Amino acid sequence: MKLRQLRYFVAVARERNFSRAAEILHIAQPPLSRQIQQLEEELGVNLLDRSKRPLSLTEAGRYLYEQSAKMLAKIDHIREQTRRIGRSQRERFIIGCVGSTLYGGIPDLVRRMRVQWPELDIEIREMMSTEQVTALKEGRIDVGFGRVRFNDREVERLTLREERLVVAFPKGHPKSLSKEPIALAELQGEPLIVYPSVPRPSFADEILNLLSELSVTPASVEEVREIQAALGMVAAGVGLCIIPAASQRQRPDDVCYRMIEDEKATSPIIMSFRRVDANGRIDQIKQLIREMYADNPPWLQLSNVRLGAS
Amino acid sequence: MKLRQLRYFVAVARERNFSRAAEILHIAQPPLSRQIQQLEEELGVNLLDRSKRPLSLTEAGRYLYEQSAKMLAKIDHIREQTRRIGRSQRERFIIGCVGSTLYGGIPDLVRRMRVQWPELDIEIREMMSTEQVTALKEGRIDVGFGRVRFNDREVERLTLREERLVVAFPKGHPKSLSKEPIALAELQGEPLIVYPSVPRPSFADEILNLLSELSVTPASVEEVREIQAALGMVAAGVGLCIIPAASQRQRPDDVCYRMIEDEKATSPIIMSFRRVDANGRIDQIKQLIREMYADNPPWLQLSNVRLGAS
DNA sequence: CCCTACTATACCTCCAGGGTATGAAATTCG
DNA sequence: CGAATTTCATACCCTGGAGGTATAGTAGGG
Repeated sequence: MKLRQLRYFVAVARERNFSRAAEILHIAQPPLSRQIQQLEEELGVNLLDRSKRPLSLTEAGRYLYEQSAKMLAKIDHIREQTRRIGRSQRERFIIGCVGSTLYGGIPDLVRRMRVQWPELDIEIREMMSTEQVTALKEGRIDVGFGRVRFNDREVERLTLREERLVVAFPKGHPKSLSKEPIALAELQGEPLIVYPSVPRPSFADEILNLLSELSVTPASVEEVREIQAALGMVAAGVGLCIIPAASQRQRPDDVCYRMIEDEKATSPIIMSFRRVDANGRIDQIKQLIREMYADNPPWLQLSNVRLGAS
Repeated sequence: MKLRQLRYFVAVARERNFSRAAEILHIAQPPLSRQIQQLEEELGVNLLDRSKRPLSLTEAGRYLYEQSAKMLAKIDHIREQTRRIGRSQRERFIIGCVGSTLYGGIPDLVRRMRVQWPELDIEIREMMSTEQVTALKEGRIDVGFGRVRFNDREVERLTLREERLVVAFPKGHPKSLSKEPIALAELQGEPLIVYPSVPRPSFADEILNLLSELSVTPASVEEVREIQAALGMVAAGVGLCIIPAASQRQRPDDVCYRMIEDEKATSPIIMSFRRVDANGRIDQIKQLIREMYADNPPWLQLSNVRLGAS
């Protein structure tokens, strides 16, 4: 599959006419026909229904058209961005973080970093904890904020704080009536929903480990891809779900939350960075985080801070 | 820019070594060097710092690596999906809708459609109202649910209901203390945030039109790309924002909402479809929507239903 | 300073992709 | 309904570009 073929196919799909598409592409019609045939052959799929005019797309063709058009636009964007970055010569600093930290300290930290280093282009990429390790080693990100502990020779990690967990109930569930903290033991025999399903190990495994340590066995375990889906299923009454306390602002009108009583029921926020640049900006970031924690922002209420004062 | 070049570049960026990358790609090293050079030349950007070993990526190279790797993975996915769809021969029905309808009737409607047509693969694509018109004409979607009225010869539209609007205040704003409905006139001289910034015309323009009809002029108008960003700025105290009532479940702990008093302060939910297949499944979808409205779900409370009984 | 490892350059070969001519099928119109 | 027209597929040729080999140039380690 080549970009050329996709570009050609998009033109044909848009025009529903080979000859006009060929004109637009500034090539003759026969080579265009051939490229489309080759594409169909490689995929082993008919993309066009040629039996009557105007041409129509098959289901597979419709899908490929839709996706390819999006992708080609994205490639143009990547090309322009690459040129722009190449010209600007500005240094970039990229933060990788799990979604839940965006409800916590990341926005505030980025604000402080922009003040500290106005000449730096700071960007954020949402990614799973596992992905952060390889992204760090490959240089795709410069620091990571995740929830799962990993050991890697090249990557150093630092636990910033331990965030308390809460249980999400569907509105009206008998155990959701009390607002008091709940013991994990009470989840015995309840259907449970965990996330994310890929990649493993993940927050899902931390939760399952926590429960098995306490000998709590759910009636069933359903895995979903992300927290929104998990809370959607909770709201639909499929089961319960355990999430970090800071994420409980979501879906307030059809999901109820109760803090978990057990002291050990926490999930860490872990900062990871390459050992080789441990003494560059990383030290100053640690300092910014200490200052931020010292200001005691609202999302920090439900955490035990680990990062010591300097 | 060819896919081949991007694949090659990703390999080099990953290995930080031309020779090893060439081995992995099963080609000799000189052609690889040449492809990378051509890529750099086309972009007018240095992607690699070759002055010392091991090679390192420039900022532009780092960006291109990160983006290309993602994209190549996506292309593989598209190829496989296209094959799968081609083999399965199942009919697909694709719904395009604006994000806010996902908090409203779309999930319920999809559920009803799956019951009605179990043999159909139903998919959802989030897209702006404007985009729905072209997506319909190009066959990328089969029905659209949006908020902006468009006239197009090939597309028929049907107003399902008019949803009431609410004003979002930062917590603690003096006007947020009352829970009573607020008159739009009270927004005179307040800084306003609207979304989405692109493409126009959009919900942002509907809001601005509504205000100018009532001769209400905000102190300032800030445009942001999406509702999450808008509410983030509201929470940060940058200004106020007008959103559909169904979206007010977001950010309950740092944003307050007040219903708008004015009867005209509504935003429609508009269903669009191709005239040519107006009598296919579309009629049955209208029927399903009527049934759904008849069940009077909670998200419908704040709307005036337009779609008449059959 | 020399050796090793690695990348760039020069030059050759061959095929993929484009062009033209033309046949085959669907559509339109008298 | 049949002729004219439009449109896509097939056959064949030709050129540019992608890959290969040989070798020169350069960085890094002992």
